[in-house]
Amino acid sequence: MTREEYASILVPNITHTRKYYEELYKKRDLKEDAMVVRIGPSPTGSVHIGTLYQAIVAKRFASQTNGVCFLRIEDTDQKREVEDGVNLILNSLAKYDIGFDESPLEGGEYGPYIQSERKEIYGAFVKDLIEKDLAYPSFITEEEKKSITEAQTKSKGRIGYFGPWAAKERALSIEEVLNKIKDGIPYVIRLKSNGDFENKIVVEDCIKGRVEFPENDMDIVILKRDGLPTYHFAHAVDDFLMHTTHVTRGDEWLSSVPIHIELFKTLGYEPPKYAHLATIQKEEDGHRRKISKRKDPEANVLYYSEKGIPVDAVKIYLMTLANSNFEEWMIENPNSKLEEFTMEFKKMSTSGALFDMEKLLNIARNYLSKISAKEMYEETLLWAEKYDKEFADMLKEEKEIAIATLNIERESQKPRKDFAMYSEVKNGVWYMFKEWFTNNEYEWQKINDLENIKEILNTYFKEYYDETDTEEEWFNKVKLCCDKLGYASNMKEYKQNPDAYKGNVADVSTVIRVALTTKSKTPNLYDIMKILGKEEIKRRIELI
RNA sequence: GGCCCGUUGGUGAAGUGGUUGAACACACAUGCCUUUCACGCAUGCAUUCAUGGGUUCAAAUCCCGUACGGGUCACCA
Repeated sequence: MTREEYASILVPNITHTRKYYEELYKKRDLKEDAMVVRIGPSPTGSVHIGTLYQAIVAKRFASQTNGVCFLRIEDTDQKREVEDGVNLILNSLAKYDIGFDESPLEGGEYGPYIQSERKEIYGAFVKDLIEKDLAYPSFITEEEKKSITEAQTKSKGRIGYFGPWAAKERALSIEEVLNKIKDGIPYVIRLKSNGDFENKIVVEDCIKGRVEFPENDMDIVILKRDGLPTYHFAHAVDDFLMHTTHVTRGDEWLSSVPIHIELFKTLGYEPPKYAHLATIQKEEDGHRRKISKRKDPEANVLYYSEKGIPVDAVKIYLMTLANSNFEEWMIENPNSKLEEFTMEFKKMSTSGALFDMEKLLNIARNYLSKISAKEMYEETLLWAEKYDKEFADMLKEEKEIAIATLNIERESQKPRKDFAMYSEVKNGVWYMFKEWFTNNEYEWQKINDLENIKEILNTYFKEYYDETDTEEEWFNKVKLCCDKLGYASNMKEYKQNPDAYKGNVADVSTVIRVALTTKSKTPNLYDIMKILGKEEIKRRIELI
């Protein structure tokens, strides 16, 4: 039996050769310094904030070098797979304007872009390695593996399937292997490692810098029992065939680099450049750990949609984590688009940053303060239609009032920063809607005596209120009202001699404010009264 | 346990041997402004860069050790 026939039995149903694929996926026609990057999520549900982070970084590098950024679905673990996972990923990323030059949706010349559909390709490569005696079948069971690990732990040796521990299976003859297969014993294909743990390899990581490792000497699994490759093998094959130049990924992969280097070497390829990004972390009980979708709601990008935290704010925040000089750049270039920023590996942190919700919300608040009232209205409506139907209906019904309210003290040099998320808008505008303002329940005694309140409202609305007043006239009249009732109309005078007055102009304003809105904190009262109009104001006063 | 990475304030960080008296942003505190709130403005917030030693005229910056934190050692990615 030739090695070719032997390999065909171990990896059956392969129609093409490795060479065929190598020739099929031609070198990309790009400039020397163009970066080809990829993002390779697993379809295990909605997108992780770390995946978004990596996608933003990868995209930036690709587009600033006129390169290519593609999406490859890494679904070689069918156990963890979730239904509709691919669409979930595509949709979530699209929400953040992360599109791809090549993806399962768009296709591209280097596809398929879903690893499970590349099964034959990996098979051809594995077959080739078996033919060259660089890979071999392994029949070892779960239990046997466990006992090896136990023995290694006991003798304080290194843990893993290598050297002496793998020798027995390496030495299996073709006949022995064929017999086992005939008996139906399941197997995986392992790499026949050539590495020596005593040898050092040096890798120049784009972010971490020079890192030294011992060579890999583990006979790692490359093809699983189900015929699909492991991450390591798929990475080597795919990133060669797809001509990736830079592998950007989380730094939990850093310690696998020796495996990857050996894989590329065994295949006879130049490995890509690596850029291991520090992961976003979370603090719990005084300990830091990688932010996790299971434990931390904010690790899931859906969380931001639900809360209504603007897409751009999340992007800006992630950009500041990626390159801390990004924030300064943004201040210096207020009118530039995020896409004009040049990202640098050198400016990336080598240690993981703690996720800071406060900072994100501050960015969101600044961002929302700068958009127009109309845009604010539309985005809020979009959010509400998905997460608060009742609010959405009201927004549509009272569009004019909603926009006018959102516009109070907005389009100016120093705009208000009331909202960090669309879910907060309801609390800031609901009281302006006639239909929702049905009573004036309030703990009035908190702000003044009931008698005083009555007096203020009666006097002000009967003698001073005029809806045609300008803001200056309006405020002068509030002050006149103060003078008449014994409240200080001038704050400075009041502070010098508070006992001489029943209160001050702020107290009077507060009474009017609460009477009209049931809130002690609102944007500019004058604007609110303008928007409400005479009739509605009258109605609200009568409600009391 | 082996291997690897990291350690500048409450947080993100600037910083690559001497204009750093350790930027900037968030948070926090105080004050000013002010019809409330928000905004804005001003001031304060690390006598010190995990720690011990070394090199040097000079170190957060270079070297060595230690401690602490993180990652990884799957037929998961």
